[in-house]
Amino acid sequence: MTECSAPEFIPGLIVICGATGIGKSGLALALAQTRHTVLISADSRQVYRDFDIGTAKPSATDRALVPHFLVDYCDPRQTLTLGDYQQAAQSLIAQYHQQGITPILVGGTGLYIKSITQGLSIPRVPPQPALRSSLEALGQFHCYQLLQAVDPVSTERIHPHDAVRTLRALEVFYATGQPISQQQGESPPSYPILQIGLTCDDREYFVQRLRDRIQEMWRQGFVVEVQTLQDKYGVDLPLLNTLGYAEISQFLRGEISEAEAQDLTLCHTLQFAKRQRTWFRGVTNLHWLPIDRGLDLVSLVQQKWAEVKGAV
RNA sequence: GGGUCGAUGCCCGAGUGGUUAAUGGGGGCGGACUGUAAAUCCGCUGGCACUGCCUACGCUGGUUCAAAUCCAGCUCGGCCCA
Repeated sequence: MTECSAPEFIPGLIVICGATGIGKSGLALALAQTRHTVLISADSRQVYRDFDIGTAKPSATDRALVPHFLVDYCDPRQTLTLGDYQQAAQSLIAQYHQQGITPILVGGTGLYIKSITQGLSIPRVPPQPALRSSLEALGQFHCYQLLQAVDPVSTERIHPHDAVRTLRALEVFYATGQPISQQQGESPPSYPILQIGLTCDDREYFVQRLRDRIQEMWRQGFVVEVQTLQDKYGVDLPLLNTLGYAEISQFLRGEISEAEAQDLTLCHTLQFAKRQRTWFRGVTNLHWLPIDRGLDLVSLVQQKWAEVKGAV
């Protein structure tokens, strides 16, 4: 059957997601090469410049092969909000759709992906440091009561101990005069979407992969990278709390040994991978592909994409 | 060889006669997620034939109505004296 020439007229979006270190970038790169398309990153750390080794940023070579977007997109001193990310990614997608190209969205930041695939309506309220610190001073208990009075709908969704979300909800309320719960919503895009999630059933294999990856990062000069970041941006840069960077900062402060820093990084990375798995597990219409069974993933994704297009 | 302190659940670590399957942490498992999400937050975590029973605080005995908690001996570990 060779009626697969027509479907390419319908551009859509292929999403590659999964836990950290599972091989998303590799698959996405190969897929982009065979499909002659581009990659849009959905990674909350690779967007920042100078965070290279620890975020496993794609190499210059890879980036010469296929255009990568939203990598090195932002200065580490600035804050890229979810809204900013969504806007940038959506306009890139629209731009390629005009050319009849289906871009590939690749990354492990579930919320970033959701903001695109579900078309989240995000209250356009940037962080208000002054407001936050005065609210924070009241204490979580009091803040939650405030929110309860002002936006009971949000209060039903937010746990009383969840200071982060309580503060955000209050912030949005005070900035706009409207409850955050009334401003949130979803309007999924009309173009076809294929979301692929990578899994690994062999836990031992996955752990070993991560262990090797961390060691390789250290070999590549991860410690020097962190030291350089500290010198350039100061030790208080919030982004230095990132996985791997935080542990090396502790090592540089002399609080833990090299081996401890690596072990801790592995441990925290595994915990993060678990949270990612939990997130992606809950995503509907996600097709899982195992990385540890010697399958030809590129072909499988191509096949799935043909099915998705056919169904539209 | 003598003295002394210690041995608690996967790990660390409270508990020093009775509401104790045993406070806290960590780890593990599960879940949530519209903030800078690699963040933040929640639940579970001895076994089973699970409104009950069994096994648990180094081992073996003992005291007691009742012990992880008191006593004796043993095993192992830390420190001190030889």
